[in-house]
Amino acid sequence: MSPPVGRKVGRPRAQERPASGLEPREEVLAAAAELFTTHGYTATSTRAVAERAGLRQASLYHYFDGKQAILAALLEGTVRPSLEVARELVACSGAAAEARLWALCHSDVKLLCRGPHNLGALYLLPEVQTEHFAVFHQVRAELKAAYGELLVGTERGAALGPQERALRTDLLLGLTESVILIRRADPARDPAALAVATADAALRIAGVPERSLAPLRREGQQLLAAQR
Amino acid sequence: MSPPVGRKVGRPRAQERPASGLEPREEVLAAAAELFTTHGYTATSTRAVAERAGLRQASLYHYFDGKQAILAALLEGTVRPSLEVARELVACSGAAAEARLWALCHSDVKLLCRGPHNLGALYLLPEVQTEHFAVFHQVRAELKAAYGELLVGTERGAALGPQERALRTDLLLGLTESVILIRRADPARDPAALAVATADAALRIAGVPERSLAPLRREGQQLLAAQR
DNA sequence: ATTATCTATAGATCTATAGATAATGC
DNA sequence: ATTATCTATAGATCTATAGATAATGC
Repeated sequence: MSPPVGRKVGRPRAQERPASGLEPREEVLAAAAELFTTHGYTATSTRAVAERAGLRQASLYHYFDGKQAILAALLEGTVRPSLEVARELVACSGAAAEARLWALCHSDVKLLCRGPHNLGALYLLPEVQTEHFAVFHQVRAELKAAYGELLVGTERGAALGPQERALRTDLLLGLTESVILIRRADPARDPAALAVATADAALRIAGVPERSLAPLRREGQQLLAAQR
Repeated sequence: MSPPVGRKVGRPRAQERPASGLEPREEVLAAAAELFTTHGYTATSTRAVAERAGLRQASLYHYFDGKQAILAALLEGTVRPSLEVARELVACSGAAAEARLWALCHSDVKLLCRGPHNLGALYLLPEVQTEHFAVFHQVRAELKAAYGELLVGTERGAALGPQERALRTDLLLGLTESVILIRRADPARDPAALAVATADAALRIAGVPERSLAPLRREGQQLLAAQR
């Protein structure tokens, strides 16, 4: 049993804990998510994050090893749930690969649109290319591999040469992640419609003929419903 | 006639001018392009930009109104050439809309891969959503409109309802711009192959059937060759 | 004793402006 | 006179660490 939210151990805070119901660590992540996406990573001071999370700047270091560690945690959070879905879909060999690809793409778009902030935009921060973010890159690489495997399972994908297949895989993941750019330009966009349209587009890129699309979409939707 | 590169008017520099052959303003932009993409916008000091361009920090302000103005110039540089190509292709009503769409997408990918730095990554900087970058957004909106017009000219695109059409347009531009993400993850990627693959994928998203692809690609390549 | 927090601070920046200066051009 | 540059600086930060402190738990 984890203790109830209002633990009292430790020195009391200077300001009262915010009533969000989140654990302090989560509160810090939520604050950082907002500030990093709206003002930028470097432009956001640790003091600003702390203030929004209701504690003092130095107290952040009780939960994270530093500013980069906060960013790393946010990034891993965007990609880990995607990988979990992907693994289930790859394993789900009863269904058509096309339907599973549709489901994966749809799920990833929904996940990238989840939450009030466009966390995917953080992928492009220069610091992310650093060793410090190796775990994020590893998880994302496995996600990409899942796209590749589903593509190979596909009727048209099976016939592609290795070069062409790698290119197509990159385009599939790229298309999915381009919701980051779309959401940036138009934050009010309806995620549900976007997810369907993007997943349809993914199948078109994979070479699925137009007339097969509707049934595959239906099968993909069933897969997602079954997973939940 | 513009004067030769080595103009001598004004106080001499403390350090000698770099031998890049660029005008000072261009030298500043090149320095900023490198530093903004590799270290980040906020993390790059005006002093660092100036140093790399071979002048003192305060002298930047002779060429630009501030750091944001440097960023604005870089962004406009990434999108203005795209719009020029797009306008020509939209006007080029003799050719099939599908082929023109192929050509536009191909050209944009090439432009986004041009130069040693991934300038497209700057699109996602939070400061870009500011009023200060209105010109950039305007140009990009016109570019998007061009994608939309070409899509409507397409056999399948003509039949789409307005909602569906807007969505499809966003996906086309999103797919194209996703080379920013692909290039980030794999900077060594061959731009020529990527451009062809992306343009093909764009036509698939537009609903072009697989067997029409090869001839349209050929026609698109001819259009590009004619423009140059 | 353990924990979550606090206060204080070292040492290092950063941007934009004011105003001087050393060339060329007329 | 005009221009491109320079030097100097005001005023405002920022991150991470050291070490103290005020609770609970045993």
